[in-house]
Amino acid sequence: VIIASAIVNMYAKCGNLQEACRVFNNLQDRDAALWSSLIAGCTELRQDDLALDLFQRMLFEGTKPNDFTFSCTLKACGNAGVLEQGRIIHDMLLRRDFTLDVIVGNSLIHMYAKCGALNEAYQVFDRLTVPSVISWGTIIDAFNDYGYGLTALEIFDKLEQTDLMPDQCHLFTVIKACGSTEDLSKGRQIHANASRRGLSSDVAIGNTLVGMYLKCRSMEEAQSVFDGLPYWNCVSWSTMLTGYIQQHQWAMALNFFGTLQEEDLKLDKVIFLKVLEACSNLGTVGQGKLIHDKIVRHCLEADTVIGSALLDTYCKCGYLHEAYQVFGRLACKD
RNA sequence: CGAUCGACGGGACCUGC
Repeated sequence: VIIASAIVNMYAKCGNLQEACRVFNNLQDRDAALWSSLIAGCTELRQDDLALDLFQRMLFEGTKPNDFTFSCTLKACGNAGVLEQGRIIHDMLLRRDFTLDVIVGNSLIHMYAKCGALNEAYQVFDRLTVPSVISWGTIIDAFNDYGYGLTALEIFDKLEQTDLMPDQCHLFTVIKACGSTEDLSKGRQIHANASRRGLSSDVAIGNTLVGMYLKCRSMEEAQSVFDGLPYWNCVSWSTMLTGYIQQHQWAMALNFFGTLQEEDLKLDKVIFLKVLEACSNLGTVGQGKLIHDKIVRHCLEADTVIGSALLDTYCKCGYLHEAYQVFGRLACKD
């Protein structure tokens, strides 16, 4: 059964749920780990209903769930958004033990958060005897995901007063929260701390910082972080473009795109969408032809999203003939 | 000696009607 459990896990991780189930069904004596393996596998592969069914079957067949089982089942509840089911499991846990395992506690927080029950999520967090960095990350993400950036930042402050060290996941969330709440001074402070720990040299963190400064309308700081990035990728560029557009600096956006397209860089869809948006707002095709050429060279003209944006731009600039031609070349008209 | 937690890890999603 130990071997079978590992095999079920392997099949599930490879995305082959059928084989996993086959191995599972061929076994007579199933222990909690085997059940957990399959439940976890189903959850991983977004078969949440199947995972929940398995959990019920497990109870029915008389195998006692352990912490692993509860953890994966709660994740399935969260993904499926079934709050009632999650509460039932919470009750089972309370009746079973006075103290909650941290990982099971984290799973509960996650489940409540995914179901939009932030108060209950926070209560579970608050009652954890020894919250881990992941507990903190889960609850901070929960509030931020639902638009409560301020609360997310307040909880982060509390985290900083503990002995735990915030990690990259916290940083992403909290930098974004500074952007959405336009809390520039908090953003600077987090930036400084991250730099001190050598975390801001990461491109992804750097891009997030650029976006934060842009949302706080501090062009200078955004530019300076951008200039200091170890290298630039498509997200870096589209972040800058988005910033110009948010501030209605359409000419600046086009100018920025101009510098990009001089070099023969691989650009992505978001960049094109953003630069086309700038063109539309300017109401002049100007370099529109150049952008169009770039799109063709990236084989994106027939792409539904890009093609629609392109024809929308032509329409807004009064080039109905070009718009019609683009329309005709769309691979799929939605 | 098998199974579980924040990771769609950073950018567009208030495009039109």
